[in-house]
Amino acid sequence: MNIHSLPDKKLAILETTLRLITENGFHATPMSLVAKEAGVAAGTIYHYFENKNQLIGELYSLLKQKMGITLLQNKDTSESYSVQFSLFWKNLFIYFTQNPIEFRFLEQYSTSPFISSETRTENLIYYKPVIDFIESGIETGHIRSLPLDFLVGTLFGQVTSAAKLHLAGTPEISDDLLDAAIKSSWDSVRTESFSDYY
Amino acid sequence: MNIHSLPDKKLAILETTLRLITENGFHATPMSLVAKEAGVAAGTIYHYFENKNQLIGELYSLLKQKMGITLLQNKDTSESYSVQFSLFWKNLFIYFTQNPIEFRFLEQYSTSPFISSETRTENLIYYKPVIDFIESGIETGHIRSLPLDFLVGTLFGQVTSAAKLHLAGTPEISDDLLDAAIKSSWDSVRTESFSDYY
Amino acid sequence: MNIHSLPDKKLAILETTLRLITENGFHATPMSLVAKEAGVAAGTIYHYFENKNQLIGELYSLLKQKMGITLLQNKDTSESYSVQFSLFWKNLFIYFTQNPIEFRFLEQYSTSPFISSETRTENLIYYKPVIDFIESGIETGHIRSLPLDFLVGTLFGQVTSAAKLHLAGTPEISDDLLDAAIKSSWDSVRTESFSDYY
Amino acid sequence: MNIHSLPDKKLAILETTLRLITENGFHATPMSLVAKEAGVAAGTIYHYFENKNQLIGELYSLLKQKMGITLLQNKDTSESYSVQFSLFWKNLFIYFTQNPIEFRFLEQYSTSPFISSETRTENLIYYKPVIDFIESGIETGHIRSLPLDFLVGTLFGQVTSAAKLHLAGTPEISDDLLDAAIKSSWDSVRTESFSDYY
DNA sequence: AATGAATGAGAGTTCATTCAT
DNA sequence: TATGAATGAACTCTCATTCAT
Repeated sequence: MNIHSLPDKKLAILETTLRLITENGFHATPMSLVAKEAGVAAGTIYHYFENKNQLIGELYSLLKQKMGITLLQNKDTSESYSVQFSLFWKNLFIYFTQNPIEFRFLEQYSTSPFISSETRTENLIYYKPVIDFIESGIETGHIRSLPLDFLVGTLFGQVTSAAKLHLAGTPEISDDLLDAAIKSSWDSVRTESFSDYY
Repeated sequence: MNIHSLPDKKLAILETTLRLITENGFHATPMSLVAKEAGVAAGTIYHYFENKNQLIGELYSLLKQKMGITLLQNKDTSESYSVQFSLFWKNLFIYFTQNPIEFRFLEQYSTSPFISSETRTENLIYYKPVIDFIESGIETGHIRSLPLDFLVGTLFGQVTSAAKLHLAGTPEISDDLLDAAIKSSWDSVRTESFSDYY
Repeated sequence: MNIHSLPDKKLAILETTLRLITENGFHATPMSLVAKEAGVAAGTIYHYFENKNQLIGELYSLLKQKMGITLLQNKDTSESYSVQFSLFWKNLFIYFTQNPIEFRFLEQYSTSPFISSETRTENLIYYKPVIDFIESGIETGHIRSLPLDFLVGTLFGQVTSAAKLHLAGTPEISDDLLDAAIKSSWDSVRTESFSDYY
Repeated sequence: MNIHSLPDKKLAILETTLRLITENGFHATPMSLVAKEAGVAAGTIYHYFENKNQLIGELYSLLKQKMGITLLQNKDTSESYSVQFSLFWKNLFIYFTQNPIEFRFLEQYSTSPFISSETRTENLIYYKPVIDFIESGIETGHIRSLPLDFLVGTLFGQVTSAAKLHLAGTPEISDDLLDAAIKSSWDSVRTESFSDYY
């Protein structure tokens, strides 16, 4: 059930839904329009998806999965903690900025009642390595002892803000600015002991 | 056009809409239900609002305005920069945690296509004093020289994360934890020179 | 109940209704719009008229009455039959072309189910003199012995066609053309005996 | 796009609309009633027609087309001018009297703002042969040199008046009376030279 | 006489979904 | 697997009318 093993039509439906829903919103995106723009019959959508909610849910899962995979790219546990932190940060930034539509979709639907809490929970597995990384950081004294959800929310908000800036930008964010943003983020979670570490 | 000068029925409609939409989402909240639960006739809604979108838009504006006012409560420019920073942070936290339904509504609709960019822009005025505060902080060397949007987004994300934790909580956030969260936030935006300042 | 003894507001309502209904049609002319454009409150309309249908009906009657009066202007029974015929014809033509909005209204509503057959019948009295004139013409041998309704319909259609031409016109109808139209009309109803009479 | 190539349901919708609208008028004929009496679901109407106005417009076009075809039945250019004139006249009379509902519909909607001027213009092609016939009549000296629109309007009014008489009638119009009506019509448009021609 | 906020039945229309092909 | 005509419940919104003031 990953994105590469999908039948063509199913993929076309998912991609069209992503685009239309991000542009117009959920309820301004009728299934008939999805069908038309995806080049399939209305009924075909119902071969692949139970109903509209499940279509959105599956799209959400797929993107979360893709985001999780991108997040872990080039992971190298032999690197120092802060270098690994920086890599994860950049990976997320890259996913957001290189997939702006997916980014906007996830922004919109992460807090929406369309996504059931089950769906939300199921997709947490893709982020386990990063969660573990933060937890181990607390144990090893790199990261402040704050609730995980707060740390994750904080970091996510920072990457999101930087990504928005980049996407809004003319000009886009420079490498220096990106480094400053990562440092800002790191400073908000690192312990005193690691002030000069980065 | 502020919340205290509204006719009773208009206020009832707005409050009911806020509650229902946050619970069920925009398109699972028919106007007929809003009317029923607000205790007015369906047509009455259209006496006060052009259509459903404009109703949501006005609700959004009203809440943004209210949030802006809460944000500035007890503002005291004679205090040190970091104390003022802390006050704004807490004010926002208080608004979020004491108005959980409004908080959830704003979370959902701040990134949604239901809110036009005009509406979004119009409501920025309520935040001008805080924006000015951050800008002056950059000038006086308290705050890092990073793009305003990034700083604002970062801070907003942190307060939001803390508020969510508090609202999800059993137990709610302790005063110590709140202080730690504010410190985390401050550390991400303050300059090196003010490391010991807080 | 003639047009000169009406209270100002009632007259304003009637005139506004005439204009709006002719421009937009019956069901694209809400009472609220009539009220607004007439400069009165919605409720005021219901002081003067029982309901929308009765308002249209009264408007129709008033115009039919006005048309009937114009039709008989300068009536002179001492003139020859054909000269009298010509006068009636021109009077109707003048009413249509000098009151184009009323003309269009009457055209639209003369065949519409909005006007009850009672209303239609009631207003026939204003045309009695002309009907009598035609009937007497049949008796005296000026007019062919054809059913009255046919004769009236025929003549009405001819004046209507001429009026439309005039109103559509650049250029408007010349006096010569008008005379030719009247002659055409006369030729369709006069008897053989009066071929050279006109 | 002619009446014989329509899907069954579309035809049922058109026929039902014709009947209901002629009986009750446009705005006393809800789409739900059309659906019910046509034996289709409400949504099905919108599969075939964009909206109510377009449904009326298409109905109007179809009937104008049908009327145009009936008008030209048995056309025989080898006949004398006045015989051809008489044929057209009778054809129109037959269409009106044999299709009384269509006749009433066309009467009501020909002058109504529901029908756009584009729709009106588009359907003129079906009458071109008759228009040409009248124009050639002017050239050959059979018909008076009067504006085409006036001639057409005049003739149309006469056939309409005769048809109404027939439909109202008990008794219906006799053949003699019909001939007299046609003669009346002919006398209003023919030149002096053809007085004895008919 | 005049107002206009309020009503609520009912209008036109949409759209997720089905099912015979 | 794929189609798309057909469904009909449910939606947003309108508007003739009322009535307390």
